[in-house]
Amino acid sequence: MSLHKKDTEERIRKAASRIFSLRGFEGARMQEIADEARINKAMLHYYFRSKKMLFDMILDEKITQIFVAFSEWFTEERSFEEKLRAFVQKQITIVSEFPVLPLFILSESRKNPEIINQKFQKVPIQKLRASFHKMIDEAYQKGEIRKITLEELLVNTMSLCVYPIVAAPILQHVLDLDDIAYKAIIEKRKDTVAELLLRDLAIIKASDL
Amino acid sequence: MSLHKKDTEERIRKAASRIFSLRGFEGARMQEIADEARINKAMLHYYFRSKKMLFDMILDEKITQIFVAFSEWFTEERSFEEKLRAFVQKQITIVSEFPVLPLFILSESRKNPEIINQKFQKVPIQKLRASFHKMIDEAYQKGEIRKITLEELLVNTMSLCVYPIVAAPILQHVLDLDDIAYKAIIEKRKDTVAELLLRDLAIIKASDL
DNA sequence: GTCTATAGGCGGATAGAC
DNA sequence: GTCTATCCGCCTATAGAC
Repeated sequence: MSLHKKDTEERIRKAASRIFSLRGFEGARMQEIADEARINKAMLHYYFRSKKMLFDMILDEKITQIFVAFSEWFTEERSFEEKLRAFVQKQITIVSEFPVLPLFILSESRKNPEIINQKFQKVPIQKLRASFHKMIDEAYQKGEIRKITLEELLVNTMSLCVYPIVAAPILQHVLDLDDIAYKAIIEKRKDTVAELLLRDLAIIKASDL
Repeated sequence: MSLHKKDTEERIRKAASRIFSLRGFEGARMQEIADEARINKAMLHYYFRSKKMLFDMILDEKITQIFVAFSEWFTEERSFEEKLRAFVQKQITIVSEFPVLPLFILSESRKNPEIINQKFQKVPIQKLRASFHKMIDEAYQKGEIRKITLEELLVNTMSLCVYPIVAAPILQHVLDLDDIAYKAIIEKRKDTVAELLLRDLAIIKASDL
């Protein structure tokens, strides 16, 4: 019954991903994961020894997904503007397709910051940062952008891409918009966010508007 | 001993705010809050009936603070630039003190979308939105800013203020910064975020840099 | 492999003395 | 108002029958 087992394992994976995303580690109940996977609680412990092991497995999956998206930003051979536009578009698309992903990582990492050190060990962050630095430096040398720190550019970019999607429920309520109207706003941001950033970087002059 | 009681209450408030923002609702332990407030667990239940009531109290406080900041933004009789700068500063300060607030509301609202209506019931959102519209219109008429929609300005502002704080654990790790260094970045953003927005709104010309 | 039953511990909440 | 001691329910984890 190896095929059956694989199927069960896959169902557990899906269920755990959804419940952990929804409730976080503390809030998730093994019972609920079991229900969602249409098995009983004991079976969870049979497949994955403990709650933490199950959780770690899901977490690894999610982190890998995030950094696969990141690794492509800094390397391509195009103008700074093109690369930034492409990244913004891609980032908003990915996060839109699975909005619980950032929320999941964020709430967990806040409760237990050690988790980040452990889990991000495989990710070549130093290398990515070096590529990022190089890209900014070169664009500055070429006169494509003003001087800006890596920290500022990264934080601004991620904020403008991720937050509107993660915070959709609140923003929608405050702005009194239905799902369709808000989705249209997000769609528009695939262009406007890059333009805002580029304007800040003095590529597009404010007076051009 | 009413004075003593007030003091104890204040200590609990402070402790709860700190522990909840550190660990989240599920992760927080009444014992730890008690320790932090230098009382015992039973006293917590004497002052605030239950964990949820204590948490809700803190939450309501913070939500009120945030919306007070909003109403100040739209109503005071100062230049658009001054008001925006003041708002950004206040917003970043408030969220820094209780980073769990956005995260909690967001993850809670996925389990139960009604929670947003409940928590925001007291807030006069229509009125605030009207004031916001009026402020943007007037600033535009005066030539202080370019044409921009309420939605775009609000979403950008909140993203740039809130996300860097909510996502601190990840951003810190990716940028390889310790707590102090990251705190310095957040502190600096109290000015730079407003400037980025103003630059986008064409008050500060890109060429001025 | 799948189930039921239950151990074991943690943590929120309360009783009751002072 | 403040403390200690304790209750009790919930949840992870395991034992053991089938």
